[in-house]
Amino acid sequence: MEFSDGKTIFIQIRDWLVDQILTGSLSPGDKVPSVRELAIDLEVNRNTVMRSYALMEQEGILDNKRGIGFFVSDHARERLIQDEKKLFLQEELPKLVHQVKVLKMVPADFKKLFDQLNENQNENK
Amino acid sequence: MEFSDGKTIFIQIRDWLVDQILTGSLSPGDKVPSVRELAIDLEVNRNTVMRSYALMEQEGILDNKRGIGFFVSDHARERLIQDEKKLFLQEELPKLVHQVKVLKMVPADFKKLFDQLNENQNENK
DNA sequence: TTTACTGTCATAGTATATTATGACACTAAC
DNA sequence: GTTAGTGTCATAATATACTATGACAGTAAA
Repeated sequence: MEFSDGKTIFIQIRDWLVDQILTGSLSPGDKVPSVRELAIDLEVNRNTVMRSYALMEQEGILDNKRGIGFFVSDHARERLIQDEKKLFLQEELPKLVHQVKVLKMVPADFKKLFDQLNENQNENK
Repeated sequence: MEFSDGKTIFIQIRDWLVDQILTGSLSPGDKVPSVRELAIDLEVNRNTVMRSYALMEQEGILDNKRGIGFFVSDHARERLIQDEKKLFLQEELPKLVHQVKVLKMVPADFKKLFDQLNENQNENK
């Protein structure tokens, strides 16, 4: 995993794990890497990983069993889809609409997005 | 103007001015507020505003006349539309497509976006 | 009980963004 | 030339994210 600027590292780690839960790489009940193990793996400090895990525990997507480790909570996926979708529609979409307008973008610029939207719709039929 | 976390202040100031250029609140040749004036207005330090202006000068969207002030460069708008659009299509759109997929969003979620896209297309006819 | 994992906490050090402030140089207008 | 605006630079102080490291406590298995 590579880190970019613009977002703090512990948030990027959180987002990276969230993505794994949403895509199914991590399933409810799965144990996530130990704080020390992941820190070594990502070449960051233990405390930084700890901060990511503490945040995710507070968000209700990780459960903590002291002395054993952190685990993906039972309803992590549903909760994430609900919360992240709400966040997207309320925070990101308005900015996106504005950007589309001032940059004078047209449907052709969004072909990939359309294809993906149609796939999602067909899957739910 | 209010500052949010996640991005540094001097970048947020830059983005705020860029938006004013793109929407037409600021036009090529216009003088932007002096470093000291804007600092007081936004309740930040002179050096922070200076950093935003220096960045925008480097991006070629502000011209600097020592002793006089900073001015919106002649081709700021075209340059911004080109650069920001490229950045959007290469960096943001791929993330957006991925998010749309994992959050299982459908066309209805994007109604506002569609309306805006169609408006843009009609304006260019 | 010992061992080897786990999380947790505290302390100190580093890097960076931001602030606070003063001093200096350029430009225009009086 | 003086004045009042402009940008520019340097210094020191603060806040926060991150690092480095050690010590302690809970858990499970040998």
